[in-house]
Amino acid sequence: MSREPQKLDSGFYDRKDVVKIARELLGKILVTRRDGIRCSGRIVETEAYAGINDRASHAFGGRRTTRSEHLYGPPATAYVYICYGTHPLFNVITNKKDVPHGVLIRALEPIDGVDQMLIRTGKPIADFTLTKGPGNLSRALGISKLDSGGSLFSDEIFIEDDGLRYKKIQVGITKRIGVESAREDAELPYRFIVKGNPYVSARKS
DNA sequence: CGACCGATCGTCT
DNA sequence: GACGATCGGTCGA
Repeated sequence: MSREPQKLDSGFYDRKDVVKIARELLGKILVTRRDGIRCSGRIVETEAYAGINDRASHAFGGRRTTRSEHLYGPPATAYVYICYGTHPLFNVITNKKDVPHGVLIRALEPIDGVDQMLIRTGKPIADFTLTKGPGNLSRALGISKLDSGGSLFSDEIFIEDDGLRYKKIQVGITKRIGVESAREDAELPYRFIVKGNPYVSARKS
């Protein structure tokens, strides 16, 4: 089932179906290495943002601004933007340069570096809120807006595959969180979760 | 330059 | 389940 972790290569990111990639990112391991300390967690919740035709995307209608510039970057770029003034949200860019496809990482199950995550978040103990929700996981792993535009082939932030695969029955598919203003696109089944995982954000589907 | 809003979170009920 | 904090980004004037 499990093997030595390998960094995902360009063949994973440069595909056209961002919804499929969002599904396949479940079970992969997001890693940051900062100050010689490795922090990592298994991805258990994702959302796809499908480019200029997706009303929930920052790139809807071809909009391209200072904030969303890195959404248009080459595959395996990190796109990090600030939400509600304080929360960095981490996205994986896919497809090809100038095609603004991204996958928002919404929750992790911690693996390495929990002590460092506690320091970064200021939490006294490692409860499920440590890496539940996109803002929380960014803080725990030390991801900030400064990371936006960086490559996921770097040694600072990257994604690994250790061979773990979730079965179809373990995966839940729902509409996305917090995108009510996207009208009909708010109903798209673009959110993927590991059923029953305590780190998945508990929200109404 | 000012007004508005948000891919959230924590707290309170 | 509801609500307010909080501030960067965006857009209009």
